[in-house]
Amino acid sequence: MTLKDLARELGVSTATISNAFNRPDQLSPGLRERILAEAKRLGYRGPDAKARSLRTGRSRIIAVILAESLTYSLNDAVSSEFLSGVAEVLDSQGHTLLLLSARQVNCQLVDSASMADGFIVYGLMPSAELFDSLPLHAALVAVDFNVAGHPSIHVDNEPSCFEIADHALSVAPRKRPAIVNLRLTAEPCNGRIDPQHTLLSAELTITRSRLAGFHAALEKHDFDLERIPMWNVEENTFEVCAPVIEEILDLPDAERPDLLLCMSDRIALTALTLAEQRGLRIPDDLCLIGFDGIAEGQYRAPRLTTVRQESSEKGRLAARMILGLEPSHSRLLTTEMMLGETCS
Amino acid sequence: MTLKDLARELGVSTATISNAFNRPDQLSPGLRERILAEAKRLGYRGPDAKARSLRTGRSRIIAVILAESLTYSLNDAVSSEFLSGVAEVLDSQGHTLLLLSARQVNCQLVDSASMADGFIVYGLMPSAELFDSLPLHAALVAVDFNVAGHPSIHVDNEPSCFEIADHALSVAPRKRPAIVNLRLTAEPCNGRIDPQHTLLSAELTITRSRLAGFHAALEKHDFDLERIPMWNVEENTFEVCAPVIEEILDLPDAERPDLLLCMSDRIALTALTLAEQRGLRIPDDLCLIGFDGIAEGQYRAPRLTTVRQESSEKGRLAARMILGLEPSHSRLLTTEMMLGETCS
DNA sequence: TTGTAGGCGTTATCAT
DNA sequence: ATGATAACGCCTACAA
Repeated sequence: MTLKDLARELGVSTATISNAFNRPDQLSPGLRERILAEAKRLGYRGPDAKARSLRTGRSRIIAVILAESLTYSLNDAVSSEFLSGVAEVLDSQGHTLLLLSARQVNCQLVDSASMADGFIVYGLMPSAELFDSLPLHAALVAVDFNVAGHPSIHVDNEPSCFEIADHALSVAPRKRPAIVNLRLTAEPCNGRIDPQHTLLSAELTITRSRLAGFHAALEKHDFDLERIPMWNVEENTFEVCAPVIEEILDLPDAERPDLLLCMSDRIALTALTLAEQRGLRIPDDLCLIGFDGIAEGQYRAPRLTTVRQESSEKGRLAARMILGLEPSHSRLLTTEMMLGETCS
Repeated sequence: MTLKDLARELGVSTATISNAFNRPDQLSPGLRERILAEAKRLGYRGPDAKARSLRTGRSRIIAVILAESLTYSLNDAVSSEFLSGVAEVLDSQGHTLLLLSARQVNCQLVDSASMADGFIVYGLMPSAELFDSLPLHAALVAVDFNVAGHPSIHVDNEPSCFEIADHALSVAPRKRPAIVNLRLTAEPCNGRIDPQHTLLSAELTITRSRLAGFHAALEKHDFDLERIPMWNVEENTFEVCAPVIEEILDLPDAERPDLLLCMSDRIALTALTLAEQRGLRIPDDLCLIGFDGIAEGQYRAPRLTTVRQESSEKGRLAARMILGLEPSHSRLLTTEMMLGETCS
């Protein structure tokens, strides 16, 4: 049952049917009503989206390209909060959300790409190859990294990390601070970072800015950065964090850090869980700070001391930009310190 | 730059270009190579998805229609785990995921619907109106409810709830068990359920089956169902659960339940957090059981005693069915008891 | 207010 | 192995 069939059936032209669905003001209300009623009766579901999108050039689909796998992105509190912000706005504007991953088999991404009216690229910089595969003049907003010629959305990682680390170091004297980084090394490394490792550049990852903030605070408190141990985790999940955290917690008492500056709440929560299992007192034996402000860190006791970033607002902003509801220039979102009980 | 432009540019026919991209065996390797090279040089990104989908009738897009809002679904551990299972399979099969919500402004859903090759409908029964708007013979899989003429995927809610409640009642004698339901009343009710309330039918919600399981176990242990207090929460989030749980925990000692049979882990975890804040001992003062087996309940101390449903497997199965990788008949997935420390 | 016709960019069926 | 051509279903000037 197509529009043309319906037109023939009703003895009117295809244009009239089209107008009945898309431009009510272009025909008499009576006729329109009759058309809609007959359409329903005959089982015509309205204009076909595939054909309509070809004809108009727009699909009302916005694609979000995620740096991580879909599986990870949907389970991670931060990225799913981001997505929910995006979804909320798209939804209210009559658009729909297509989820793509930069990790996808390449051809699929390319294939589906030309379907979307715009792209929100979230997370790390995707490969140049992937970038080239996007429609040339596509609307595009980058989140948490920069793309030449397109607006981006960032969070003030460095100052907020400075501020929270400074707080942690001020609230009680600490002997052995350490840093647990998130995907910071050029080569995969799920454990201690030693001098041989090379770190990703600030262009490629926001965690570099977080590190800079931590470092600045440590220097302010007269620590020698060379002597601050650093670990790295490859993925922001309990399973991947746990072995690294265990390695840290199982150090001899004299070496075990008494302050962990963690680049994410997930890392800090993993440390919290494992430390509790070992009978360490929080914050006396071990002080923890996180980053993100995810709900899970606040709906427990002790609550995480952390930096809250408004991921859903980030998503809403990205969506509004891509839909042209917001001026298309880069934005920097602020964060908020959340003082829980893991560091007091 | 379209396929036709490229054909003209290279002095070959459009069919040949199309074949170069889609059916390598239909032309000489040399020509194909030249075409691909020239395409890249001239900035032709390959066949346009909109046009291709119109022509072939397939978009390689699978839509998931969620009963709840996208915002809720993306933040809830259970549904996002389901989605990640779906995404995993679609991804590996070169398909892509379109997220729709039954709560969406109606017309948008209808509009986008005809774009998808198939539908996975998740959660409660959507309105008949919505259903009618889907393409007539569309591939469709229902998850957690039934649709005539289409396969569905269920979890064994009733037996597993019987088993876990039976366990809870067996492990230590309890005087005052109570049930905390999830969206079970016909009229919204975020608080105590009293006899006036009417409950949704089993057709409309799986929580009815969970209740039946709890009831069976209570009867086995000689409780009078009339005397078992029930509460209801309207949404599976901390914010919405909290006031209801507070109402329960703040009852006078003699009335406060000593066992809460909760229909979800989120509800049980909310109770756990709030009980801990009040200094109640778990499980001595209050025993808790949940449902779902979400990670958050297991990465903490005490761990939740609960029923684990494999949401991601549910998603994978739904996706495989919709892609025809799995026979299209209804399936019932089993669950697993997880014995944590909240009920021992 | 309604009808006509061209084309959106492909792919598939034929021929050659 | 390659080319010509007719759809796919719709939208929108433009004409009536």
